[in-house]
Amino acid sequence: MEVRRATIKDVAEAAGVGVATVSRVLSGGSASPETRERVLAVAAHLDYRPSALGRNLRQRRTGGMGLFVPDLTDTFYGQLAEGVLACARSAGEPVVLGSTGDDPEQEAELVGMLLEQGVDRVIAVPSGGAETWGPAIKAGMTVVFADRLPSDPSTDVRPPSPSDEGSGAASVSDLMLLDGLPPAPRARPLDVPAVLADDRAGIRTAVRYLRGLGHRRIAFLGGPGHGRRVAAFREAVGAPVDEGLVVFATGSRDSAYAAASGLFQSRPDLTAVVTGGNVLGEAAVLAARELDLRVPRDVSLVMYDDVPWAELCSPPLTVIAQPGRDMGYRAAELVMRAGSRRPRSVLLPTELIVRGSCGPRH
Amino acid sequence: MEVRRATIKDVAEAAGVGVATVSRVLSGGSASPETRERVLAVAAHLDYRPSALGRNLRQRRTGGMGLFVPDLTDTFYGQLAEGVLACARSAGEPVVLGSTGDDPEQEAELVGMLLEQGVDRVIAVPSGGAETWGPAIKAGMTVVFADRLPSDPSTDVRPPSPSDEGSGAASVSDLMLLDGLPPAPRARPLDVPAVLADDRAGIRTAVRYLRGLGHRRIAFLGGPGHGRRVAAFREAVGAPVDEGLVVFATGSRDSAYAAASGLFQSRPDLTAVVTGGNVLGEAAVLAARELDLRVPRDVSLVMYDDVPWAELCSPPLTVIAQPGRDMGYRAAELVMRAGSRRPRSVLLPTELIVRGSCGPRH
DNA sequence: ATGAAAGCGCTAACAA
DNA sequence: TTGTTAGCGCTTTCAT
Repeated sequence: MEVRRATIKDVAEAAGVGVATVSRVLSGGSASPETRERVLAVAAHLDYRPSALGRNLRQRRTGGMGLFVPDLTDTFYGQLAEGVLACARSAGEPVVLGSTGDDPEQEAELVGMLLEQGVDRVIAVPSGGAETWGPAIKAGMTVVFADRLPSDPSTDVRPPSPSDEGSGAASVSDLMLLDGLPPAPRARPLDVPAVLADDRAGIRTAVRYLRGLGHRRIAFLGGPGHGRRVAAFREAVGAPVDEGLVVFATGSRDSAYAAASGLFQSRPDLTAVVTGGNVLGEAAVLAARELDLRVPRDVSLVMYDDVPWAELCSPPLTVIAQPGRDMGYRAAELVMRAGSRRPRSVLLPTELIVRGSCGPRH
Repeated sequence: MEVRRATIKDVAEAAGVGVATVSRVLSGGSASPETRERVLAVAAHLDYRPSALGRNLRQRRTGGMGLFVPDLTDTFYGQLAEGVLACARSAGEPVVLGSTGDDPEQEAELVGMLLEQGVDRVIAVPSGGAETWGPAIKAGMTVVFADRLPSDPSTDVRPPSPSDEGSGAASVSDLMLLDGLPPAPRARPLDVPAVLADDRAGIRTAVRYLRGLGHRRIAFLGGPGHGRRVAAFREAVGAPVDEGLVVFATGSRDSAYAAASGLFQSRPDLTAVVTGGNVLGEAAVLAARELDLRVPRDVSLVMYDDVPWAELCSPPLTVIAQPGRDMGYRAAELVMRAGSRRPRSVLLPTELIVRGSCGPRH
């Protein structure tokens, strides 16, 4: 029983006015009180809902926004998405979701899909770099990065400049840690606003905490997009960095487990590890258990991201909490406001939540 | 630097053909090989991408599908969403995401939003009942339910008929457990295909397993949408059901914790509990720890949903696993195929994964 | 204050 | 095989 929806024309006819008048009334334009009332009444009676299709075509853009995350089974991205959705809902805007699997190619395809759909705003936890996002921006998209910046392979391993210390907000070029490099031979970094957690402070606090517990051989276990975190780690532990203690996995849980297990086995001398994300934290707990390493007696553990199950572990995990939901909400605000005002990036605070997974060095 | 995208007209002019020809070529219609080639070349050269806006308006429907879940921070729904996205991506279709918070009102609003957007297909983990979904269907939407069926208050507590025993697929009316009731005085149940896990078998297996361990006072801790699961539980334990052992929480983590804690305190005689979802499992672990109940020594625990962190618990949690990702994928298939063929519902198998959270009764 | 009319980019019917 | 044309539902000048 396919029911044709009422169109603006139907309303106009039923109300005895022109379509333009209906359009005006419904979008708050000027109209005589009595006309307005009649139109409103008729519209309500016919259960009229303006079609976004017509409006979008006319305005040559779809409302709403895209949201790209690497993996929705990672609780942190679930939190982020909830934040975006909450903000979008309060504005009545649809959100088109894409899961990139940390794969720049899939991400690029998804960007193409948005373009095709006329969705010109997107919040992304980026997997690709300038080769994806440059074209998107040139095509007129408003993009806001969340949680991380496009990984620039050459910066992932570069130490940060001391200049962005303590800034409450940071431009992308600050955040990309490019300062001090001759900018000439490189492409200009993308000028895209971003909503990030203060990884630097979070990692620094964690490392200092572990140091205070007597730990000297502290490892970092990272994954895709943890470039800024590992940079912060290097800075926090100070040169010379023991490179055998810095290990990376790809995005999958298997890879995370392999990396964690490999780390524990290759460096039995380590006494503490900081993980760049919750999936890696999970892997570290599992690998430690498998290798009969006691937490925190044999190895202390700090995990980036607070997730509900961190408290369930035995012992409960000490974590660097970042406000995932807030980050999503703020990012959605930014992407919606863009245009009216050039948005600045946002740096949100992190917090070290001490539970039971760290102990004094033995 | 706003760049106007090339339109079909641009391509037509540049290729020296009519717009219809371009449209035909691009949608695989008939055209002479040489024309086709020329059009394709020009289109590629102009970086032409057909605008979904124009097509949608013309066809009076938007492509893609909606996806409604209660809460993306619940890992199970993250898995489900990943499945939907995987299927949609392989078809190049956009997915509009909505998080309902288990609130029928929000859900109804989201349905309205989809309608407005011209999205006429939706996969939903439903929160509301016929009052939401009836109108949606009457408006011409294709809807597929996933994970659960609209809760019918009067059926939530009703025992199932024995007739759907072992069926590999089930119609919604079977699944709504309405059989044996006089259908006359009630509204006809929604005739909507669904992708569900075989809760009944899963719960039955779990209860039998606990029984085998000697447990007699087994509790059920449920949440929104766990109507079929509690029905299965009642059936599995058999009459008379000790109603003090059947407890429900609302969707929030706080409520889940309160319910779990309340259950343990009001019924210290229970020796095992089955939870209807992973958030409730989490709450049960936390509440048990808080009350100094040892798992599995003092209380055995079986959680519905397998999630990565189930293995991290001490002891690792025995779970009823359901294939979240597959469920999402199948649901997306169903909603996309609908129209060509009347889709049947799908019942996917569950599996009891025995880890360490159950022990013999003490 | 209001209506008529021109499209937005596309597809589908109809002609040629 | 191809081109012409008529809209899809809406917003937005431009007259009135």
